[in-house]
Amino acid sequence: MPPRRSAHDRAPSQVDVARLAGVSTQTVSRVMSGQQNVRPETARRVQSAVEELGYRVHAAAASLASGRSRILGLMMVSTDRYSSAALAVGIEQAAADNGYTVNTVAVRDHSSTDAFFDAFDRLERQGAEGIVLGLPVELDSPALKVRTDRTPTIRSMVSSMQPDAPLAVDQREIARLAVEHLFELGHETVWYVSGDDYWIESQQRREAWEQALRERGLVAPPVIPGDWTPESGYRAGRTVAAIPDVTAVFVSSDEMAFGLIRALHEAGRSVPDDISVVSVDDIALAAYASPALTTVRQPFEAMGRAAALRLIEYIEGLYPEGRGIQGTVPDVHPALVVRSSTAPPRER
Amino acid sequence: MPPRRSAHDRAPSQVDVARLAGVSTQTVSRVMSGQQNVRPETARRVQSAVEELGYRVHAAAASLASGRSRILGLMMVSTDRYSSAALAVGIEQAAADNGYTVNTVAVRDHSSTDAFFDAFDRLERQGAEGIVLGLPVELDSPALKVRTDRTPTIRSMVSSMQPDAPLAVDQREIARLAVEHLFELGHETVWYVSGDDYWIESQQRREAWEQALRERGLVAPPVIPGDWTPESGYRAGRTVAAIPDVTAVFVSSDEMAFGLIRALHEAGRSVPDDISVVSVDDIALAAYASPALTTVRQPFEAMGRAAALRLIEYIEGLYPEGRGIQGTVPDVHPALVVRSSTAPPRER
DNA sequence: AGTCAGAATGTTTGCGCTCACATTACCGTA
DNA sequence: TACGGTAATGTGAGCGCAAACATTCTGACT
Repeated sequence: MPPRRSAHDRAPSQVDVARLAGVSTQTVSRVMSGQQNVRPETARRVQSAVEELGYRVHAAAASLASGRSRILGLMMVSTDRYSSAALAVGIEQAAADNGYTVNTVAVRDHSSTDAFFDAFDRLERQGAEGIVLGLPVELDSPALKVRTDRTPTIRSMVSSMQPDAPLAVDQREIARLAVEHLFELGHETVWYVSGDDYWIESQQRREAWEQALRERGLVAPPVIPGDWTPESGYRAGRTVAAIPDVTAVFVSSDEMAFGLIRALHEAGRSVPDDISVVSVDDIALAAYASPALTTVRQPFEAMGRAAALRLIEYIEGLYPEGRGIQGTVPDVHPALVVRSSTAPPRER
Repeated sequence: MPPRRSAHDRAPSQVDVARLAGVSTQTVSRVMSGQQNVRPETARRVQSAVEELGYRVHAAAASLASGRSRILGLMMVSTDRYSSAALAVGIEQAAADNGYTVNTVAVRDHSSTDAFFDAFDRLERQGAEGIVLGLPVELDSPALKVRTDRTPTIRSMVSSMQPDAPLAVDQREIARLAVEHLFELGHETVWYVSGDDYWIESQQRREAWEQALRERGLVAPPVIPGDWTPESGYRAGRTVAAIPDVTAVFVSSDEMAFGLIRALHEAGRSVPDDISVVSVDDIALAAYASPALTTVRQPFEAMGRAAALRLIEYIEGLYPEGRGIQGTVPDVHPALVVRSSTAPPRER
């Protein structure tokens, strides 16, 4: 067991370093923040004092003095979904590259506004200079507006900074890619298994799916409800299996597709011979489903990076001395990945 | 676009609240931290002033003044693996329940000590009072010891506070459960597809697997290397398929099992008729593999909660006024989940 | 040698809060 | 009515750092 470091023996401070290096604290501060106008020789002296003492800048003190926290807040639903994890990785990377820290709060019940605002307030207390919303939320509630007016917020393409910024992957494009692929194979219509409709992504895909059918003079069949989980996909699969004549299904996530295909197989329907399935995400396991999933890939990490970069860009813009961010906000687009879960409809 | 909140118009502070409520700042402080010895009537006045102004405690200032940050650091590998995400959720929840915040840093290259120490130092700068290591690392390097001596650290069952604390799931137990299940079905030996051997989990499972074979007087066949990814599982599957007489394989993650089974099927070997497969994790998709995976479940969320709770417990112990933590550190155990990827060996 | 611009460094102040201690209000009791 | 004790509130100081401003040093040019 290590020596219990009691609460009172303090870590070395700027003063200690300054004394040891024979300079003022201000010079230490300058060296630590990599400013110009320090003689190399002086900087070296300070550096070695820093190392000797194991000194580290006290972020809270720096934040208090400078008014800048360099903290990004990330609100997530408590979930282990692949997409959330990948998004978080991208955000973390972009933040780290620009000297920002990420504070994550998990919102357990995303349908509860109280839980949402609690989490938001926690991030504001921490001094978050910007917040990435990794969960579904209506951005135009008044209570939220109060908060986004003081803390810039970004969520997919909807942001409190630039409502029109074409940031995230266009969910309508995803649906179009999926549906069009199925029509090109010769299917006469396409059914849709939704995600959790709290999520705007799910809603937008549904709308785009409906519209694609409408454009072909078709009436959209009823939406089969899901909630992103494989279990809900399985239930949807049982529903689909009970409907005759279904030959093509657009499923709003790969994970649901696994469940759906399982249910279809159990009902004696073959994928893709009887029914073609296109899903969304292209998770690592999609290629190893049976059959391998045809799916619309979303570049989650790039999306996370883009969101964080756009946010940082905005934050830095608030400060005159902003020294520009590392990396440029990339264009992110979905892409259809054709594997084995789709095929032309069986001849009749 | 919201009004660009320029860097200078400050958020309301304790002073503003105090003035509005007609009390001293100290009283505001007491109300905000929920201390006793405040008349209910006074507390109410303060509360409404807080709400009127939209006041929030400035965490950095509080941290500076009190010497307590209530920040937990979390080091993760940049990955979207299910297990990491679930672990993080558990940690976040336990932290939030006890008034702690989680700062996450992703370490891109977990084999680089530099990257590791960079990340560690970033967390120390943030004032993390304890750190959860969600990645593989040797806890007995000297450079690490310097750091764990000042910041308590926890990683699975290895912690800088109590090296012997039986905290995490016993990886040997996992291997035993898996191997024993296969022997009980009548298999004569069991092959092993490893995870990334940087991870102690993978090493320990290998050791336990070897030992289980030894106890039966068997010589362990060569380890088939993997790295947790489905792709590596697929490669392992091709290797296995090329070896005659293999009837049972213990695979160190569900995700690899997906790849392995796919490769086996492509090679004309049936699972479970020709080869039984047991994996580890029980991810949400495990039940929807073809065949559904027999696997050893790890309660990741509970593990995360346990790690965070143990850490908080220790931290609070450092402070005389520690008021006890919410929730008790649970016992976490793996459990075998039998599905369809295992069966008795084919008669010969 | 003298001048001056700019680089290098130092000094002072205050960020918003909590701690330790000082003071006041209140209540029951002698 | 005075007294003591406790509950309720206030006061002053300082946490560690960076901003703003002040000062000193350096070297190029006249």
